[in-house]
Amino acid sequence: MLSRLSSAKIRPLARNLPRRPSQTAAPRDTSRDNHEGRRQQTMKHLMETRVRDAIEKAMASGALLPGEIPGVVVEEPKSEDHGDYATTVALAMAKTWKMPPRNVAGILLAHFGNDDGLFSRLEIAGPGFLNATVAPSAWADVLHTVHSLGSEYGKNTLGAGQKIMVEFVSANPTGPLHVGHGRGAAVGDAMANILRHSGFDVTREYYINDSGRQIRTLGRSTYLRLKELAGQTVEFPGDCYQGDYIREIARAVREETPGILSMDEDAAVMLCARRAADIILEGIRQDLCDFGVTHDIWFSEQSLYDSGAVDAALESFKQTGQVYLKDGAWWFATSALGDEKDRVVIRQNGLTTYFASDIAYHQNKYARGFDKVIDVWGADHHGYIPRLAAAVEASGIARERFSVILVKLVNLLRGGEQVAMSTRSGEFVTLREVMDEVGPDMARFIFLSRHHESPLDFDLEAAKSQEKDNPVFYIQYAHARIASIFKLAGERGIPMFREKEPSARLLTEPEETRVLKKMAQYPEVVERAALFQEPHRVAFFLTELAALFHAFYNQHRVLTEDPELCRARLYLAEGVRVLVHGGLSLLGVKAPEHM
RNA sequence: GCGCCUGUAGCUCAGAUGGAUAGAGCAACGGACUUCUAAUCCGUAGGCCGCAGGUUCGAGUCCUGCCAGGCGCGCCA
Repeated sequence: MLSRLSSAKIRPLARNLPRRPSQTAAPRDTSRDNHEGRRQQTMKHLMETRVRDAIEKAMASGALLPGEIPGVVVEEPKSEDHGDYATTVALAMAKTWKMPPRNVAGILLAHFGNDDGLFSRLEIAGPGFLNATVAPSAWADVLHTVHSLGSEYGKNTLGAGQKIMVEFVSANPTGPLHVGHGRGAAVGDAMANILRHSGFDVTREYYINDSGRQIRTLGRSTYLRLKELAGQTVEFPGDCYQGDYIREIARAVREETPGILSMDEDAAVMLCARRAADIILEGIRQDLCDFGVTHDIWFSEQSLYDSGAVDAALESFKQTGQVYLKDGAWWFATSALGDEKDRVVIRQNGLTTYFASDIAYHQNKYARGFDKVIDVWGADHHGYIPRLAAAVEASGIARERFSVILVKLVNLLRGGEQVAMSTRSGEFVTLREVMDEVGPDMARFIFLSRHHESPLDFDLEAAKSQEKDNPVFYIQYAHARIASIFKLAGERGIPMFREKEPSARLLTEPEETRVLKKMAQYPEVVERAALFQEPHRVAFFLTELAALFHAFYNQHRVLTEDPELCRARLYLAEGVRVLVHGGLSLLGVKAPEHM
């Protein structure tokens, strides 16, 4: 049914927001370094800088062959035994510098600046890694940053103020939203939040397919149900919408317009279509609202016909010859721009195709000043991407400015049994029902805790049976626990931490350091989620942060006798709370004070 | 047939630019609450990363071929 919500990706488009950061990482990094203060300097960047400095010094002293400074790779080793950061530059450059990797690493180590004692341990390991362990007390700076920035912590400047539109859901107004739309809604909304956090000026838009055959079918379905209500026996065709909601709409139309059946049939069907679409759209709007999704703009497809935009677009392409007449139909020459074949825009019968209005629609988007446009589609529409990308390019818009997030459809199960899903047949589980059963938070988190391109089995029974034991509550519980600590601290009159808590340097227990290290990763997680268009990264980060906090909580007391340590730990707890709250809000999930 | 996506622990899924001993949750088993919320924690067990080649000092990750599943291939949306 839904055209847009259904989804796939294609090679050229993957360039929109590159999957490989290498394409943007280098320029991004340097530009950032030039904007002191606009970005949040992370521990990882400090490490990168020092490695680079070591290379420069080694080259200057003649220990290394002089030449271009290579891109420095700093990674976070999986095992704590390998320190907090490791660089593989010695391995990568061994050939260029004509020296065994371990020797290169040794030279880097000898030139590594650590006068301030930022690193408590530096060593060469394995085939030529240079491992560095940050002094536990140095992590306190991360916490100061979190506190001074508050909910701003984690923001980045990737977008640099560019206007970006995320068009998502865009379900046809022919029936209620189902779970598949829910996934698209959750992904699109979270993506929009993450992009806003990454410096984009974001607009959420819903494209209403209120034109075309399906709307006429909707009108006809409603009209036939109206006849039924009037006691007439009608044959209800299989290609009409079977769902019970059509009957309800028919009743509403009969109340509003009692004489409708005595009207001219064409006019009556048209009226039915318009009313049915309005009623359904209002329901969709309400469902989305309860799901926590609000679109800034609801854009009507019909308006593109009414304003002449579709005709104008086609006409201009006829002028250039990119739209041409063949076999009685008008074709768009998309194959010249990467599509498999040319596509029809005006059929033999004179009616335009969906593609025709989509061309005008996308021209309209850019004409409104958007630098970038992201469409969120269901994966079954992936074959549609090349032709639309071709149309965008033919319209004089750089291909990188258009991208599509494909969301795999949801495989809905109930107790292991697959639930059939088809709007036309009327057999489907609505988003509304899912929200009623498991709650919007649970539903959103399930949608967002997997890569959007991996298939999703959503078992309603399993979700409910996990009532008390699931990742959403796990994260929310961490938030509630912290809130509870502060409530008790307030009741006991325990003095709160100061603006920049000096005793944060007391947080040197392994469990505390692990929490701080995780907090330090947050800005990069948000940035990567934006860069790769992968909101699930935030969900996984939050689970990890919550786990580390729970582990800390079980091992150490926050409200302890030592007043300095107590303040430091409150300071830590509040930092975690800020991140959990902020991260959950990116995902559109509530962060409760108590559970 | 062609194209795209997916294939990692019994189940659901992560896995960063190609890095060191592949991770988490659920399920299973064994422990931890007179102490800030046990919706938690600690531990044990669980793996030819679909298969086979290739590139590389190094491959779950890149290349090629194959297998399995999903989706697409319309003058539908």
